Amino acid sequence: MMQVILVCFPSVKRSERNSHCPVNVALETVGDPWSLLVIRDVVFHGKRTFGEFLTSEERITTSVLTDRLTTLVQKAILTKHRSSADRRRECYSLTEKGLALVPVLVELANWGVSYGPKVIANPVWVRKAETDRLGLYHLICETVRAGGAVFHGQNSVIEKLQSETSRLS
Amino acid sequence: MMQVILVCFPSVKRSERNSHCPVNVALETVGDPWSLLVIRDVVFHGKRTFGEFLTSEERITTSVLTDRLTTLVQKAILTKHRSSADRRRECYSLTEKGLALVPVLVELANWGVSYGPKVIANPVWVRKAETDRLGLYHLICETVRAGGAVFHGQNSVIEKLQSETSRLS
DNA sequence: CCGGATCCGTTTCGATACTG
DNA sequence: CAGTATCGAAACGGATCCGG
Repeated sequence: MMQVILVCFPSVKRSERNSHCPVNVALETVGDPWSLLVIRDVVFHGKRTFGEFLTSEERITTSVLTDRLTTLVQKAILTKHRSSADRRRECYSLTEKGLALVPVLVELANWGVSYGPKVIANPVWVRKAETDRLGLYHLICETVRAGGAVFHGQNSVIEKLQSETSRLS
Repeated sequence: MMQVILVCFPSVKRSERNSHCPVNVALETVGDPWSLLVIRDVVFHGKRTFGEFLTSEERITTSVLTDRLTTLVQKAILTKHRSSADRRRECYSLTEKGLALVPVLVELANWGVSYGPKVIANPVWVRKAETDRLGLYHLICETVRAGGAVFHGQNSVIEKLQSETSRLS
């Protein structure tokens, strides 16, 4: 099993830098594209259930999705519980540890905005990212905690940003 | 209706995965762990050559490394050229497009600092990340452009941060 | 229906040996 | 040093089936 250690601080001897090394770690979780996709779906699109994740256009298959969901739960990025609204549904949400990945997602999105092909950038997003990066992280975390998402649902991040801008002008 | 989809990973074969998605993209490049690893090696450890990438502890194999290097060059994240110092060596460096991924790496590192196992965080790094996130991005980009890296080489980012702190106190 | 589990052909990976 | 070539092992994609 591969692991990805993002940063190894020089104070650690080379021989000690391995999987459980006392250094700063990152990507063993997020380096997997499918895992990141699930997290994106939660944060940006407000998806929560197995079925919703399946509908994403990247067409993750059931077997892979099952695998990634259990892994993410094991790693304490997600928690699993029954939906309070509909008892038939399983519901996945981000833990605080998972939410802490929001800055990573935001920076990926910003990179995509700059270098993606034929980009349609969202002006309020871009403005906010330029003028108040940390505020953007914070706003997203708050929104997701409250059950919302960046693009989806009542009181989405984009809506909040728009009303914020119109108030200012 | 405008939307920003962070990760674009159509269910086409890996070899055919590219950005034909009519949306804003990010991770088709970076979602691959090995690619990110190469970029990490350049930014954090100042590695530049095939042989140097091979020595990383994640033990990428020659076949995969070859594949990822050519892909990254194709995607204009890296450029390939002969070393001016040693004509026998091939040398890979980041383009501006590649350098623009520095914020992503930094956020991954910060996440690692918070949630990695038994972390030994580097104080100057953490301090700078907390007080001047954008300055940190910028410092790293400047250093890498000048041929340096975060942890390696003359005038590394960590050294600069240390001297900056000692000047202030 | 929803949330998976199982099976199977194909693709990719990992390890190692080899070459210009 | 910078890659190819090869081959078995693992992961993935697609489809179908199952239990509540």
